[in-house]
Amino acid sequence: MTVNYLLANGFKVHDYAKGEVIYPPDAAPRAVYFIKSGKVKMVTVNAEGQEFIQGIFKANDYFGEPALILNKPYLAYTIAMQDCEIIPVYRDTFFKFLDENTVFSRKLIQNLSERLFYKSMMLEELANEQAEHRIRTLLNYLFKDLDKDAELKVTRQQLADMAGLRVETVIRTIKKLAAQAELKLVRGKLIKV
Amino acid sequence: MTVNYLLANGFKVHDYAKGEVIYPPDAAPRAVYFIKSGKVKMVTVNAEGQEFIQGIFKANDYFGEPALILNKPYLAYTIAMQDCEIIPVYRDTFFKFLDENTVFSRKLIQNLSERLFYKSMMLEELANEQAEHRIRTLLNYLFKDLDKDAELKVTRQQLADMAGLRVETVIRTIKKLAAQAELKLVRGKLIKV
DNA sequence: GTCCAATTGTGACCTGGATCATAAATTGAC
DNA sequence: GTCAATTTATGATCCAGGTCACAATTGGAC
Repeated sequence: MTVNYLLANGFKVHDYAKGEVIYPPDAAPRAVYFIKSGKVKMVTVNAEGQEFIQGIFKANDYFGEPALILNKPYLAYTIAMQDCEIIPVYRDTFFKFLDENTVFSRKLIQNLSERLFYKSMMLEELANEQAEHRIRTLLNYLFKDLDKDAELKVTRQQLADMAGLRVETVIRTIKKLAAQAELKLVRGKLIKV
Repeated sequence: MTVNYLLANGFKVHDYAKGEVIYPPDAAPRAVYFIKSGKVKMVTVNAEGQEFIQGIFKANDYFGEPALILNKPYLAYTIAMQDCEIIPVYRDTFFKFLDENTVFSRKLIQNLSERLFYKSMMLEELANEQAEHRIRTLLNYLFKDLDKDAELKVTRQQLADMAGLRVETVIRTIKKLAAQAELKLVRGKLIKV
């Protein structure tokens, strides 16, 4: 089950505008969402309005399966970070496909395993590490599949919301890391060394 | 694939003494481990020796699949919390079974989804919430499948290592929660209300 | 070019929980 | 029962990063 497969088989595409909520926490899950274009963030928000970015999903990714599979209400908001085209695949269709398709089933298991890895890594950071270490680990992870001199297109606020820190702390720490030549800053942009 | 199935089919059981390391971080995964008896903790440890408990696994649970599936080195230690009997299922056997058995494959997907839920919940707590809220959420989760007046068999230190706090903070906070009647304390034991 | 919104940047002050030190209670082994 | 090890408990101090208050840059829209 891929975006191309879904398009070829006449699944409907739904447009979401930048900032639109695809689903809120506590809603009952009805579908898995495949992204044809755009980017979404999955965020939990506490009583004070403080956001934490649980994950970011881009074209050809899908999201929302864990809640559907467990039939538990969502924990997080999922919000379009830009205009998005998204294909919902409803419960029965998804489960039928899952049962009939070993390859997809195996891919899903891999995908869930990857997300667990990321979350385990971040839990260790949030539980045990100081701001500088957290940001270094996070930047490392995000720089991973970029080339030298490429720009990491992420704001300080987004990094703060991924690392459980405040934007001022991220700004100060990034300047420090840049001074230690762990990355380059070109007019505020984060450049991989 | 269950412990009973493995026993009935002649899989070897390996004994681990309390405190023994089943695998350390950075080791290459070779198997999935099924627990016949005992309890294990999965912990990451930072440079200062500070532990974080990523998860606890008990009889009939299995652990170690994500690393095996992604073929990435382990992130965490897995350590026997008491004397344990554990059945390792090696790579090829596990994958063969996974491909041939839709029911188990579906169960694994559910299992991974549950772990993701727990980690998402804890990430939100560690990123955004204060000590009291963290401990309340964690206790809630652990009390979930206990009856009223049952004892939660977990030390303050273990709670601290799950919540990213220090044992003194957990002790002080639990007294506070007990004073607010959110739980009972009977000679230091945590009793569900 | 001008304007405006978003983002980055900085200083000063404050606080929750870490740290350190030490004691009391509980549990298990013998 | 005694003894040692583990766990719980408490008080005093400290500090990383949160908070608040502005200022400076940057990037788009027109």
